[in-house]
Amino acid sequence: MTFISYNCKSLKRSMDCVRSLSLQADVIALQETWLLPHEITELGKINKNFGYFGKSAIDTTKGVLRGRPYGGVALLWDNSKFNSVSLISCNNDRIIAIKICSSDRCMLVCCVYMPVDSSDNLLDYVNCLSEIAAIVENSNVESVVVLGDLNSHPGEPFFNEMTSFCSDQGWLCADVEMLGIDSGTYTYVSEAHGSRRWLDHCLVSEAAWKSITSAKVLYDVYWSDHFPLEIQCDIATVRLKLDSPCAPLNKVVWGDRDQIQIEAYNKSCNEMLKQIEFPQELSQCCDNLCDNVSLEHRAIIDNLYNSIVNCLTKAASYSHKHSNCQLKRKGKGERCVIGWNKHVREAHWDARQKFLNWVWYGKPRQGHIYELMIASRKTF
DNA sequence: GACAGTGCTGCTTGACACCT
DNA sequence: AGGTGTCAAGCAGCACTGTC
Repeated sequence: MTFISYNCKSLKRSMDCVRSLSLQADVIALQETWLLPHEITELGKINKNFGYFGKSAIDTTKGVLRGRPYGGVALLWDNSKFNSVSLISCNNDRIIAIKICSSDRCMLVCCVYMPVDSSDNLLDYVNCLSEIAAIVENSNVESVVVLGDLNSHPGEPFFNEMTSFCSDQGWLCADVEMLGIDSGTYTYVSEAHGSRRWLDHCLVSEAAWKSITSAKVLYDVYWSDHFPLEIQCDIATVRLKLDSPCAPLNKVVWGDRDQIQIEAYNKSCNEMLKQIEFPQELSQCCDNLCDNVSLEHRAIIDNLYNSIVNCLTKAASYSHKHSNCQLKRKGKGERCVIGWNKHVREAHWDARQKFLNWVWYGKPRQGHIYELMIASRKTF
């Protein structure tokens, strides 16, 4: 199976190029399509055998487009190669994801267009990585391939962020691993200065890494200032999909709850928690002078703890079924971000406010406002 | 003369590299 | 880190040309 990632810098201009790439690829990840929202259907004109999913980054509600168009990501796939393809919900304009299944083997494919390497964009960059992690966490798919223009050149800050993220997730940068960081590989050539940079990458989970067979840059494609990155993968080596009903899924989806859900949660908690009997052993032994430090008392405490956690988990899962927002937008301005737990959300909100405050004060390089912004960013 | 189509110019904007 | 330069696409405005 062949994956190709390509920053086409205007799909309209590069239509013929992408069409020729579709003859040798099974999945194509495009960045900087520069398509307006109503032009997404242009993706369907590339190859009639390919399905597509795209997003525009241009906000047409602000009136007539001024200046150069920008952003936009898309995924195209060969319909004949997959049994099923499902779209993954994501609210970030820089990320799209699909789950592709061939026989019983499934992979999650993400296409990303990360912000340019600048300190002002660090928050946005980390936010994108967090959203990718959230998508993966909630997808229940082991084999993950993230393709795109990550704007992360080896040795520069965002590359370090990217490798740190990979390390945290137990992922690998497939192209760097395959080609070697000192190989002189480049995927971008500046038209103004002729400088070369390695901005496009392919991140893979540990499970997907086992299936990667090769990586190369298609240097003979001259339709953009970027070159396509081609990744070969043997999907036959991907572990079979396990759909066991007993699989330990994280059924709790964190996010806002309406009053009905809160009441359902309260009721469930009350009913289940009152069925837990407080262990008699602990009633008679609840001081710090307990001399029974054997495994027996510890096991009792563990059981009590697990019982309580199970009750809360079940109540959270049950009450969420009353939700109207199953990973989709509930309404204007109201959204559920998958995997976005309340701790990260609060930290993000705080960091965002401190950042905007710092910008409002003219981006000072020292002082209280600056220190607050840095501290909140570290916390996030 | 009115209208439509075409081509050019200037402006705006985002992305990126280079220099200080 | 900040300023500056380069590049490219799309838009508006204008002038020019062709057709009726």
